[in-house]
Amino acid sequence: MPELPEVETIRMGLEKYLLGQKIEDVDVRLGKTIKDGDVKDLIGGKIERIRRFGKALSIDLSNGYSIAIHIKLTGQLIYDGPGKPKDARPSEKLVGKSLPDRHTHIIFKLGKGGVLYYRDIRQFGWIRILKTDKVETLPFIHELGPEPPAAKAIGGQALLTPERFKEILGKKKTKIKPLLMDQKVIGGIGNIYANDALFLARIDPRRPANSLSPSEQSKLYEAILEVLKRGLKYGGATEINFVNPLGQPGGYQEHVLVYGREGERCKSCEGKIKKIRLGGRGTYLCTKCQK
DNA sequence: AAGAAGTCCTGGGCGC
DNA sequence: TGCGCCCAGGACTTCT
Repeated sequence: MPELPEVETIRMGLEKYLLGQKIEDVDVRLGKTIKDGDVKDLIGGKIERIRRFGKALSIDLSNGYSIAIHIKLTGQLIYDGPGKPKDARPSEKLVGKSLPDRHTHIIFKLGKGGVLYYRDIRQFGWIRILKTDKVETLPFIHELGPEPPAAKAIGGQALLTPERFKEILGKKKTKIKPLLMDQKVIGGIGNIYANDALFLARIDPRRPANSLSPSEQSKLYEAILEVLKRGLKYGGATEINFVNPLGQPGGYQEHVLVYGREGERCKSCEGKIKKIRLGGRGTYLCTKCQK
């Protein structure tokens, strides 16, 4: 799902195409998408900076306002306009035949005919308009835990050190996998990378967090960094409909270690990947490799 | 108070 | 072919 590597892929894309562009108009087609603020405050503002806080983004404007965005499961930000490579073909399957379509909820109209579309099939995502100096007071961002240093920390967020990671794990009795995905504890990890990191570290996702030995804690820390970096290298994972700002999918789904591989062969032994439910979420593991 | 479970929402896959 | 049913999940809300 859209996690740190996917959202960072979007951030880098937006940075490439949107910096310096002016917002001339905003077309709100599904009002509930804008959870806070007034899109009128964006008009005339020039895009100066794109920050990421865990899985959330902030597009900061020259007029003191920002657009905070959380795409949740199915949100997409798709750019069309000046600077877009001529040979860039958006995936018809993932973003529809032509934009805007019925899933396009917000349209940001930029100068020189540029457009940024916000699409969200399941409508879980949100957009908030607020003063730039208030972005970090949003509950999701304010309460966000430190994030693993797998990408450039563009939001100025706290980074997760190995020492801090061990301290967190030692204090929590909860199962390790749901803990990794708790944004208030660690920022940026979701279901795909939690599953893959635990496989890489050979740790059973059902283990209580405080039962990990110091060497398992270290292995898990390194495994988290490794899978997040792989995700970034492949431009994110497209499980449902993730796309970058050019409307193209990522590639990590071709390289997943266990996520979504129920019944398939384990990548390090002859066993098969099992699927269980943990914290209401699909959880994949090799019971021979992960102890 | 920590930890677990229910909630939102839609499209895709399935069985008949 | 088409209908009804169930499942997927990030983070918030509600429960035990």
